[in-house]
Amino acid sequence: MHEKEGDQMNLFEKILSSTSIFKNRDVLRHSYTPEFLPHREEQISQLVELLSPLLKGGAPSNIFIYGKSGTGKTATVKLVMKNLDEVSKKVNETIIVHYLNCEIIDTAYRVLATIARKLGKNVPMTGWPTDQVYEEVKNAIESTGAKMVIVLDEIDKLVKRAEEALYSLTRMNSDLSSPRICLIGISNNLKFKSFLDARILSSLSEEELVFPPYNAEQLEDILKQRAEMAFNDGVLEDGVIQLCAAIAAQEHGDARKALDLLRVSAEIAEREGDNKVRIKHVRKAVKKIETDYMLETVRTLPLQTKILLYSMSLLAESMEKFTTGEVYCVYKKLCSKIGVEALTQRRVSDLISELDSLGIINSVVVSKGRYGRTREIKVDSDIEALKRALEEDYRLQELKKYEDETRKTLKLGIFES
DNA sequence: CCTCCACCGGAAAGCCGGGTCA
DNA sequence: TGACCCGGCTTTCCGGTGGAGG
Repeated sequence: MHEKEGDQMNLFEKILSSTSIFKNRDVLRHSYTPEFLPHREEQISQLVELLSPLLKGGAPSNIFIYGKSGTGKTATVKLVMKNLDEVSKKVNETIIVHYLNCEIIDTAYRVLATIARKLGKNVPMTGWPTDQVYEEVKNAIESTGAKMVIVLDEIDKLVKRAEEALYSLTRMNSDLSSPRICLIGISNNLKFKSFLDARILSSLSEEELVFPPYNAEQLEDILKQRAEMAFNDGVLEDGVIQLCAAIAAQEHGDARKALDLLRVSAEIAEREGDNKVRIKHVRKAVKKIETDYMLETVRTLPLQTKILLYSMSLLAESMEKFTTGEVYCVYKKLCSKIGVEALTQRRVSDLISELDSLGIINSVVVSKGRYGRTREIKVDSDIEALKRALEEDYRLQELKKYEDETRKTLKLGIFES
């Protein structure tokens, strides 16, 4: 019953010897910030330039950074901040750098509280009036005489939930005896500026920095740099990096996607026991990432949309493409089977558009002359995987029973028309 | 060239849960 | 605490439309 020690060793040895592809997997993750960022020299030097008053006794303007996801905004800022932090220790200016992600820290209270804590103040997680925390921060800055750089990553998330946090931060400087705070806002959504109060906006975007998307060659450089650290020599087949770069460039020059693609490709190769990452693994990775994304999206869909999607997957089994009317017909039947109030066709029409923009289905408005104008819908995801994901929802379990029945009536319906 | 199908998609109003303010 | 407001979701209403068939 008790295994010999040797047997267990062998089990682990197998795992050890099979990981010959990766040297360091972590450098391919988004959380990793490299020491050198290819093709961001321009942005880095601009940012350094804008922040330079800090070291010369002045206060820099607030900075607003905009760029699509995966264009290196966060990485650049983190890198510059690290350098700033190091250099501030050499000169006799106390510069406190505070980075916070507004997606996680999303209320005025929490924003101010983390700042206060950074300054060594003891502010409870909850309980104080927000004004009091604000005073605490103000006093702390005043008394330490420190300068502070506050990086607000994903700042667009704050607008919705805690605009007053932004307001209090932007007015902090005028409340102090001398300006000491520099705000750096990062956003990948330029539209968010239109929701912003004009006073905050003008204060926040005194200086603006734009991060353009990477093109294929630039992505290639980034991948090469990381691949060198991530993989053992010679494990990448020729063209693997180029392919990853090209695919990511087609999207919108998203370096994060490119890195994901490379990592997943290598993971697939590893799992297949291949000692090289090949083109075919990249192809598989594309599929896998696509399907994973699809499944994740599907799981979080609201019930009505799930039923709708289920109707579509049933239709997709017997016909390649179908119309809004057909889907609505099936959908209504399914709703009555599980005792759910069906939505109107108008609403369903909007839901179909939403599913289309999520990339789960493909719909085009076409005119069939005499036979009307409608959407032609295709399901271009893996239908089996899609159905399985939908059936995970206990509220859709019932539908499995009616699956065959529905298919039959569905066929009859088609013959009739 | 006109008709007319089977929807599309804009506008507006209703409903509902949650938050705010006096 | 109740009046009020807000934003997301949904319904109601309805004018609009590309093109096969007459």
